[in-house]
Amino acid sequence: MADQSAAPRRRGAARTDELLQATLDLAAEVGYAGLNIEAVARRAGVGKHTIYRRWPSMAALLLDALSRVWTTDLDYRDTGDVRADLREQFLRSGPALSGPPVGPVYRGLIAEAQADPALRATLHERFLLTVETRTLERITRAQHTGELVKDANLEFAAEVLCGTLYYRHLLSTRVVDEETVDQLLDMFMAAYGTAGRAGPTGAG
Amino acid sequence: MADQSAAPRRRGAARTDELLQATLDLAAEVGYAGLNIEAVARRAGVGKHTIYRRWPSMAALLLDALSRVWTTDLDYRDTGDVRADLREQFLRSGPALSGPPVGPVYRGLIAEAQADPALRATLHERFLLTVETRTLERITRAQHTGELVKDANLEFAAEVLCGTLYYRHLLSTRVVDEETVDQLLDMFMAAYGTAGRAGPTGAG
DNA sequence: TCATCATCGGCACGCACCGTGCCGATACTT
DNA sequence: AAGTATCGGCACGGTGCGTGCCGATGATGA
Repeated sequence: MADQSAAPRRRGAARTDELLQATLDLAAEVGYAGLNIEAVARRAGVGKHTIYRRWPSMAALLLDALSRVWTTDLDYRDTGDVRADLREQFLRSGPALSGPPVGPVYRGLIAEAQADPALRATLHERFLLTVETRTLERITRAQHTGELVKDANLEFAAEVLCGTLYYRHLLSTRVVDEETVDQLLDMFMAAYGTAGRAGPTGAG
Repeated sequence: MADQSAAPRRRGAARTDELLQATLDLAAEVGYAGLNIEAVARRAGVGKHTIYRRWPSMAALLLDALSRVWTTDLDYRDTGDVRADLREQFLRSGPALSGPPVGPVYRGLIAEAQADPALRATLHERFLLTVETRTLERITRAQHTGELVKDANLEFAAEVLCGTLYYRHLLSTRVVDEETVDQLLDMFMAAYGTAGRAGPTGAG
C-alpha cells in the first residue's frame, strides 16, 4: 500500500520465506489468539491460495515458521562442567522459548495439537525430542568423564530436565528464572552426580 | 424425541447438573475436537441460552465439568513408605488423567488456555497446583519421618514429580507406565532420600 | 385455584474463519 | 514474443460464536 515499489510480487520460494516471516511477525504482535490463515494472508498481502498451496493447515504453517527461528543454537557448550553448561543453556533458552515470536507460535501448536494426535506426535518429534536429545548428548559426555554416575538412566534424566522446564513454560504460570534452574540442577546433580558420594571405584 | 416422558424440562440447578454431565459425555465420545457449545446444547437438547446463562464461555463450562469428575480421591495414602505411596498414586492418576472423560476435557482446557493467560492461571491454580500441593503434603510427612533429607526443597521436588508426569501426559506422545514411574521415583529418592547415604546425624 | 414471571427450547441474525473455485493479472520460462 | 504457472482478489457454502426475540413451560405467591 504505502510503497508498492518494494512489493514486486515475488513467487515460489521467495514468497514462501515472506509468508513464514509474516507469520512470525503476526504471532509476535497479536499472539496466538488472532493468528489464523486469513490474518496471515491479509498481513502478507496475499491470497489465501498462496498459503494453502504451500501448507495444508495452520498447524503445518506454524511448524515451518517455528523451525525457521528454532535454530537457536541449541548446542550445549562443553566446558567440562556439566552443571554450568546446562545452567547456561537453560537460562538462555528460557526467554527464547517464552518470548515472541517463538512463544506465541509454540503455544499455537500446542493448542492445536490437543485436538490432533498426529500433530502432537510431530510436535513432540520435531521439537521437544530434539531438545531432549541435545541434553542427553551433553549429559552422556558428562557420564563418560565421570561427572555423573555410571548406572544412571540418562535418557529419562534428560526428559525430566526438559519436561520440568516445559511444564513451567507452557502449563504453569511460573517463570523459569535462575532460582528455578539452580533448584533443578541441585536435584539433578544430587540424583546423578558423583560428587559428594561414593565414587564409581570407591567403597560401597 | 424418542422418549419425552423422561424429559420433563428441568430448570435451575438440576439443569446445570445435566449440562455438566452432557459435556462430559460428549467429551468422552468425540474428544476435544467437536466439543463446542452448540454441540453440547444439541446433545443436551437445550437452547444455547441455557448454557450461556450459566457459563460465559466454553472454557468456564469445561472448568466446572472437570471439577465434577476431578474429585478422584487425590489424597495419597500414608503407609509409611513414601515411595510406595507415590508410586500407587502416580499409577492410579495416569489412566484417570489421560482417559475419558477427564483427558479430553483437560486437553480442551489446555488448548484454550494457550490463547488466554487468565484461563491459564485459573487452570494452573485449580488443578495443577492442587495436585502439586497434595504431593507436597505427602513428601513433607516423609521428610518429618526421616525418609527424605532435611534440607531438600520439597516444593520444587513436588513440581518436578508432577511436572514430569504432566509433560508425558499432555505434551509428549509417551505413556506413563510402571517403568516411567519407577524411573521417576528412582531419581526422586536418589536426590532426596536418606537411604544409602550419610544420614542427617551421621558423618559427612 | 389461578395469575404472575423467570426460565425454558427454538429460531434467526450478523460476524468471523474455514477451505475451495473462478477470474484476470503478472511474473517467470522457452 | 508466446506460453504457462503462479499470483491477488473475490465470492461461495459451511460451521461455530454470541445475541435477540418468540411462545411455551414450569415454579411461585396471592
